[in-house]
Amino acid sequence: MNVSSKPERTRLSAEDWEDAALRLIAEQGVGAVAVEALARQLGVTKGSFYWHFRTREALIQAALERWEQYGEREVISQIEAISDPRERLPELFRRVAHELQPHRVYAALLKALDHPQVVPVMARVSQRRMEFLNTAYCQAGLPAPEALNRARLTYAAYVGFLQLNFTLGLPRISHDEFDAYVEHMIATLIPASQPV
Amino acid sequence: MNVSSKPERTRLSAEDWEDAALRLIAEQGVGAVAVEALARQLGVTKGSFYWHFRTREALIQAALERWEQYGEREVISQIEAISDPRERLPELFRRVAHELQPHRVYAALLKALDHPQVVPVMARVSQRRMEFLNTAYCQAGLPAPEALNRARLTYAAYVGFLQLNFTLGLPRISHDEFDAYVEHMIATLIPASQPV
DNA sequence: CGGTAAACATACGGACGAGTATGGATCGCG
DNA sequence: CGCGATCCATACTCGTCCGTATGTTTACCG
Repeated sequence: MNVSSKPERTRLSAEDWEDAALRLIAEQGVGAVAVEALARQLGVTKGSFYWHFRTREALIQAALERWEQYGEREVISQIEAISDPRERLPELFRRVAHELQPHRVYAALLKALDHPQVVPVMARVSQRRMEFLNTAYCQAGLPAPEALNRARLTYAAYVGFLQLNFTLGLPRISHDEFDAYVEHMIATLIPASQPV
Repeated sequence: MNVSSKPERTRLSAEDWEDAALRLIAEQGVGAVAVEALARQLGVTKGSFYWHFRTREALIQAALERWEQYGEREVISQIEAISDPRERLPELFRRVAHELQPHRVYAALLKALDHPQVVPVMARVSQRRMEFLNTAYCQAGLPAPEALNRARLTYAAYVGFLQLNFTLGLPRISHDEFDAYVEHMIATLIPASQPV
């Protein structure tokens, strides 16, 4: 019945609560973050929780900010390490397409946007990512105004895909179909990346 | 304090409750649909509600199905009336871009996707719309597999745009910028629609 | 080993909202 | 008019979950 990966930690820290909250958010949404339920899941009671946090909102806030900090980061630096700027975007697409866990959390937060606390966090994260896409498109040779619109379009396609597939279970796609879809995206959204 | 547009209706029907629930969903999300709050908004009490509906879930279900029925419909038929199939997609984009109210409801339902009742409804609606896009792309001359992927990409871009703009308030776009964005979408996603 | 503070348990208060019970008002119709 | 069906009000129960109050254990340190 012990869901946690750390089997028998006798004492808990605030970070443990934040991680557990993040897992719960990713699996069941923000609304499922209840202190007593979380306490049971961690093998303690409410008394522990209210020692580490002043309120439930404080926990959610801390968990979201924790996610905001430790998200992305490695992907962006890896992509920026690619020497040829024209190769960065297709590589970014393929690499992002073959991950899973980070998208789960992001998708969970997308469908929890009716909760006021997640809106600013998601706004900041999405804004940064779109700016990264923007510069990448500029470096790929697109003129500035087009690059901005293309970045918006690309990120919107990403967000929408998460919603349609993860949350709605559409369009019930297979693995090969998904690869074909990614290549179609690359061919459509990235300028002059088609070999001859 | 009377939010309703129908000022003083002495007796209410089930449809009145469903419409009010839909408005509330569009403005504050599914979580805000509380029977006592709705009753106050309609100038009655709970006693009225539980005569028309067996439970709160029943109301939400009815409101969602009502929206599913009376949504789209006119747009699709108008687009299908255009004789030249190659002109349908750009016209669809521009026409959809200049509406507002239907997108509000759809966006509100998007950010209420953690609620299990809205998932199947949104899945059905999105599926139908993507199939419509698929045939439109086929009629525009795209080969079948590409048309399907392009339809997915297009609708994903639409869904993501709603999330980023309506819900997250990104990217804080002006009216002219928006028009430019729409034209950029048309030029990018629709084959051979660029003049010359 | 003794004591202090961090970490946790237990028990309670209170708000909020769904659903029920039952009586009262209002409409339609013979 | 009067009577049954429809529509609504009032008052209550019940479950859930946040937060508090206070007692208890465990770790750490001189």
